[in-house]
Amino acid sequence: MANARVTAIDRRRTDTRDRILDAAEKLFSERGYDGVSIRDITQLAGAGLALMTYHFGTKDRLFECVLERRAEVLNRDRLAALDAVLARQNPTVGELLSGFVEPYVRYGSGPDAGWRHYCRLIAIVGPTGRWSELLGRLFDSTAEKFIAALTRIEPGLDEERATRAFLFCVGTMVTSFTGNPRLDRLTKRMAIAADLNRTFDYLIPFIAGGVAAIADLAEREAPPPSPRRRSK
Amino acid sequence: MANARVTAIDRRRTDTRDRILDAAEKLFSERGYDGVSIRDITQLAGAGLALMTYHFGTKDRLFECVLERRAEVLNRDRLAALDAVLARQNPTVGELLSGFVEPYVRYGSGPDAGWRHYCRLIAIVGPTGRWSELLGRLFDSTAEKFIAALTRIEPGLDEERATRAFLFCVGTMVTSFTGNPRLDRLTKRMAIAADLNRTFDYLIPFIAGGVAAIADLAEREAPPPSPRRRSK
DNA sequence: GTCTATAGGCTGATAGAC
DNA sequence: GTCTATCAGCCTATAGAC
Repeated sequence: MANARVTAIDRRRTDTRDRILDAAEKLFSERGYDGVSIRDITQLAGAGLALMTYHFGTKDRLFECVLERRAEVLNRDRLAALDAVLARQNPTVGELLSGFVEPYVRYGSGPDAGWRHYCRLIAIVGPTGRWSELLGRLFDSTAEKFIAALTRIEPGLDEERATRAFLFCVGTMVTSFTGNPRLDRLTKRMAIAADLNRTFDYLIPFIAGGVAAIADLAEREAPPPSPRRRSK
Repeated sequence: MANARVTAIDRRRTDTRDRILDAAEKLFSERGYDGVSIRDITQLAGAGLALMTYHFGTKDRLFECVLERRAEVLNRDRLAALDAVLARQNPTVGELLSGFVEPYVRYGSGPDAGWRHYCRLIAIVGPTGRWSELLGRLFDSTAEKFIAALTRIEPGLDEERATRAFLFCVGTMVTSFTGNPRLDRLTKRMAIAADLNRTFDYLIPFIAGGVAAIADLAEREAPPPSPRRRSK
């Protein structure tokens, strides 16, 4: 009996906490951090205003918890894809990048609205710079592994070039998934921005071609510090 | 005498109006629309709170005026570069894209702080979607001309593919110029995000290689009128 | 054109009852 | 855990003196 009650209380607590996270995730992804008030969030969550403070302390901390909640899952999927790619005989840059992008696209266009909001939130929050430290803490470790793999698969990329190329890829990826209505306008509705899977079919060739171009650039250059590469 | 006084008044008016625009441009580019109050702006501009209302009416309208102020100059430079590229014998995709990106980079990394703020503002404001209509009104006309030129220079690109490729390029461009500290972190300061000119040296090959990859993709496929590609 | 003063409402965060 | 009530301060926008 006592156990049953505790369980019920715990579940209720968890439910409310998650409902607040869900509401925050949705609203932050639509209007950004400063465009949403705690009142908006708790109201959408069907909870009293004070419950945000009770569960998260401050609005800042709530935002961090939203970003933290799904980061580990995203990293796990990406790293699993990385392992799978590296286990192949001759992995290509396109396969490697696809391993990084595909989980993001899959969650970002899948049936779970929370995940869709989360992926969009990451996309709009990165460029502001305000949460750079948080995003780095959550995603830099995985990014480093992909960058290291890039330098191994593509000999034309040293660490700086691989990092630059990787960040170009990430930038292209996130801006492609904000559901930009500009694509609809400029193609006169021949393409629909909301069709992320179709965008994915173009995104991978684009970023793979971009990375290859940077690798070729490096090979044509004279090796500035050490002559580890043949000229011409 | 009367003329001199009117001139003086006009100049003072213009000065204050421009000072408010400058302050708004700077603060909006740092914290986004909702992260800045009218008080912040007028205080930085050294003007009373009510002067924003007098000169611009509402905060929304002020924001629009900030974005409008330099758009025409940017479009003019880009279109001039487009004409120059198309006047050549065999213009390349890289030259065309460079004509679009170079003015943005030049202003965004030049000596004029206002222009640097403006370019950063464009970068952080696009992904939110909130100002999509305004941005479209300001920049879509120029974008359409570059997309049309892409389809002419690169026969592998039909209108949809050219538009998709172009928007990938724009996304890569803007995210590269938010001064992302992640580049500094991940390269252990081998690269500095603030060095936009150096980033430019990698950006052009990256996006040119990406566009070429999409063009090659198109050429390997069945021609446009025929069976539509499955969207996974 | 520019100012001060202020209206009317929303903000993040807290106190205390239950 | 959850609520209502409330704080002190900030918000956009306006009124009216100069």
